[in-house]
Amino acid sequence: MPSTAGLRQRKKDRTRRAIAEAALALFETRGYDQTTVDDIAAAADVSPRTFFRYFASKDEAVFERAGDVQQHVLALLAARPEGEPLLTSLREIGKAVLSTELVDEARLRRLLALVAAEPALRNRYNALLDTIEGELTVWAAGRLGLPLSDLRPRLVAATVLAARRVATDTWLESPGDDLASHVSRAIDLLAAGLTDG
Amino acid sequence: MPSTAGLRQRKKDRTRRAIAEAALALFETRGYDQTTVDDIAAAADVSPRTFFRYFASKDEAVFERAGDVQQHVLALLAARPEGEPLLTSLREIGKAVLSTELVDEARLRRLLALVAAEPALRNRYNALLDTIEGELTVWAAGRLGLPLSDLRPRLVAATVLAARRVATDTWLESPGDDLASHVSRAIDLLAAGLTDG
DNA sequence: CTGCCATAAGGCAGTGGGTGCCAGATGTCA
DNA sequence: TGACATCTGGCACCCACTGCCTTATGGCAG
Repeated sequence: MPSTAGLRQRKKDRTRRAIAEAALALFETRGYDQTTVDDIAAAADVSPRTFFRYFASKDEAVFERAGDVQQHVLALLAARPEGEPLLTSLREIGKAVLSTELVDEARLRRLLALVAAEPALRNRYNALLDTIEGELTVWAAGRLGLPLSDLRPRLVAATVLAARRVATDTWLESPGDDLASHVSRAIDLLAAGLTDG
Repeated sequence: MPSTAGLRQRKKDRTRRAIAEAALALFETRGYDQTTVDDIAAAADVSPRTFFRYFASKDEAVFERAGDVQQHVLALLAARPEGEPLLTSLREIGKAVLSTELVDEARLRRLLALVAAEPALRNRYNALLDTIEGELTVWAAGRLGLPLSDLRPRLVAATVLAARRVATDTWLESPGDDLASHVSRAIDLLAAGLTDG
């Protein structure tokens, strides 16, 4: 009666989520290093071998949804009007992603707090940003009509992501705020050229 | 007759360099994953256990000098005149570091090419940039008279490092160029606010 | 130059992440 | 219901990394 997909697929989805959930919970309570893959597997009621069929490494389990979010961002970017200034597109999307079912702020806070606390996860997060930066660069080069080898599209991608990271970091430290405003401010400052005085 | 330090210390320095050199050479010829710590230790003529007495992990051996360079950059930063715009200080220092005996461009090229090619090293490199970013933030906050929690010093640190990374990346791909000009251009674009049109 | 101490180096056994391979269980579809 | 694809578990294995203990070696009195 349910079945958007076969039983097999639904079971896989459930297993995947169970593993990710178990990993997140254990990392939060016990710490990353104090949690073994065997622990996670046991908590998710699968064999350790199966853990690695779903995630290539221990840290990857934390970023289970990252792929989906990334897809979503790229789709939104492609949909922005052609003539729009790049930083405007990027700022608007930076805010728009947050109002998706994919990302709720409470969970995001938990996740980013964990990432901030655990160097190993920070590494993985950086790697993720690296791949996103590559895709942003392609998009920016297209919009600017410049080759991928040009400094400008790369700079836009790199600095906007850096600004976004900074925004999430300061947001993490100010419990009451909403993330969107931090993102906006960061990108506005960037657009103004970071002039001090 | 030589002896800026005792025999013991000199021997340690030599061992450290030998390990780093062996690691770099092996990673370049054979690839990072195809090189075991045992291989490196054998090439440097020390026991595998000793490798870990000098470097906490396999990837760290590649960034042997990083600590010195980092120290040097911070010293240069502290020496910049008080009133100078931050981006000017950072651009000038970005260029100045390159004319040190610590960094010659040929070797830097080898190293960065390796880092670009090996994800594991890329991770470590990112981690390094993270710590530098923290220190830059402290410096920027001091200069701006703002608290560490403020967006601006963080943004300056994060985006300047991002710009520098982009500059080194494009420099890597254009064999003839010198790095300083790439760095200058990147930071100038950043200061101009990345306006497209 | 000699013995004593601090420390560096080697050896060894163990933990934990990650992989290849094979055998058995479980959806899927004719 | 039976043949097939695929998911899962178990096992053996590699390698990065660590703790602990022993052995070598430089530094330094006397």
